[in-house]
Amino acid sequence: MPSLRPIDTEPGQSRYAALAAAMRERIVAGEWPPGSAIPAEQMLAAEHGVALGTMRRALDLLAEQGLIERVHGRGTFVRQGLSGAPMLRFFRFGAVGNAAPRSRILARERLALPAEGARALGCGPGEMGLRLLRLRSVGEQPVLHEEIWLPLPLFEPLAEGDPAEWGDLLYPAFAQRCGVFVHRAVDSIGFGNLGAAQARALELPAGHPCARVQRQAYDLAGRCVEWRSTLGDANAFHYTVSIT
Amino acid sequence: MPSLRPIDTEPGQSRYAALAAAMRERIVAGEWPPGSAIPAEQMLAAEHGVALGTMRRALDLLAEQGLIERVHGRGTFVRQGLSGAPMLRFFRFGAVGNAAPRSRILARERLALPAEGARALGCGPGEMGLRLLRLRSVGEQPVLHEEIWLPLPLFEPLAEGDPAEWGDLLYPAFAQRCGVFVHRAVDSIGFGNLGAAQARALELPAGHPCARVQRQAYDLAGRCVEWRSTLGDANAFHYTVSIT
DNA sequence: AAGTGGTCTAGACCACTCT
DNA sequence: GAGTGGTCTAGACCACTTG
Repeated sequence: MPSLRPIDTEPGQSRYAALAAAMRERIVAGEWPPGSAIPAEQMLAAEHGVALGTMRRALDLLAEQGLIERVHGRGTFVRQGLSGAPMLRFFRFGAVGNAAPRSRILARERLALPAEGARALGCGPGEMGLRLLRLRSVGEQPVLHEEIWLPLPLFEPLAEGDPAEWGDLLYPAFAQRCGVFVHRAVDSIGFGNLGAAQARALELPAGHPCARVQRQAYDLAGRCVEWRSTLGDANAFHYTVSIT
Repeated sequence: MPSLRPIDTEPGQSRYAALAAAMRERIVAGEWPPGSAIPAEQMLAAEHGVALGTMRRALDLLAEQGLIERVHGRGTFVRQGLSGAPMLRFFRFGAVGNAAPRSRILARERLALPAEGARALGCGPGEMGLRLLRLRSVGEQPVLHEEIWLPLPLFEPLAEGDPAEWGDLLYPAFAQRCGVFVHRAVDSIGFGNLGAAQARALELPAGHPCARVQRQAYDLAGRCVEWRSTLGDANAFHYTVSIT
């Protein structure tokens, strides 16, 4: 039987906003793990001593923010992290259309984070990270080259064992092996030219124009947990935005 | 005194969704022109014979879709079109930071729409369009080269008169001179190389790598009213997307 | 002070899912 | 059938803007 949790509103804040903030804290604190159901609206409304409509409004807010997912007739669930966060959505690789994308880890080492990476990950300068080089292919054709930095004690489980067992998608591996759920990602797009090593990996001439997607990925609590730089043939780049 | 407009719901459709659709039609039909206020919620609820909360829900939908804008204490307004639809958000042009962007029309002519343009604008092949070449500058530096196609009887007012009087922003000119309000735009980003003419205009070497933004702009009713192709130095391109 | 949108309540009923 | 979220109502009160 849940204890009562009367809600207190800061001046100028609506009750449903305060409720949403409170629920967010409980979720981030792990009271209901990702994928599990939270109590029914009726239950929560009674627990906080508010009307049903007000609690619904609060949950609507969290749903908009992507923190929870409502399913009519079944319940309300804490969202699992992003599964693919599909980097390939930025590119169009021809003919090979139906071939399944594959990924391979080229290198893995523990290293001190470079200054920019430490800043991105919110770590102190000189802290340790795990650096991965990863090659993604469509059919037999290598198409994307990635350099990935992960903060280190957190991702220690990925520093050992055979990367070939991780599967083709990285984020599910983060979740299963390190308990890290990627919940939001910010991608920053630019154009540049391939360095010698990347060009070799992608079977393109050195200096070939490339698109560079720099990603910072965040977990439920808003911590940055991944800093990644992805390179692919600029001529295959394609992206569509709608503005209103 | 407004007549009653009882709302009828299609099976499987909620009442507020039907209301939103009805209101959308009235707005698109021009019953309340862009920028003007629509009647108060109480009024509309009574007119359609529904509870206040239901009407509010319908208006919330339209607000989400960007069709209307609600202002606490003042009223609810039909949105003006996009003002800038800022193409420059895709680029970062250095040092000249504070200089105001300027634009200049290099060429203007009536021509039959090319096949792709006709398709984009939803016109029959061979119909007439207005073709503009436009150069945008920051400070004294030309930075973007644009080719713009507009469907023709609609934009006839722009086919005459001095383009220098249009001002630096195109969409306000569309609104004032042609009564066309751009409400949504879809930008498609790709990568390529500058042709000789464009390179000359941008003061870059021919074949220089460039980012190409292809835009289709739509009015309130969802008609495509503009087809545009913008080119700029690939090295200045920069864009950030957040996914959840 | 009057008019607007924003919040909150309390309760009824509907639609969906699972067992 | 029991439990969940989704819709709708009717009404009270609050917060903001304008004359």
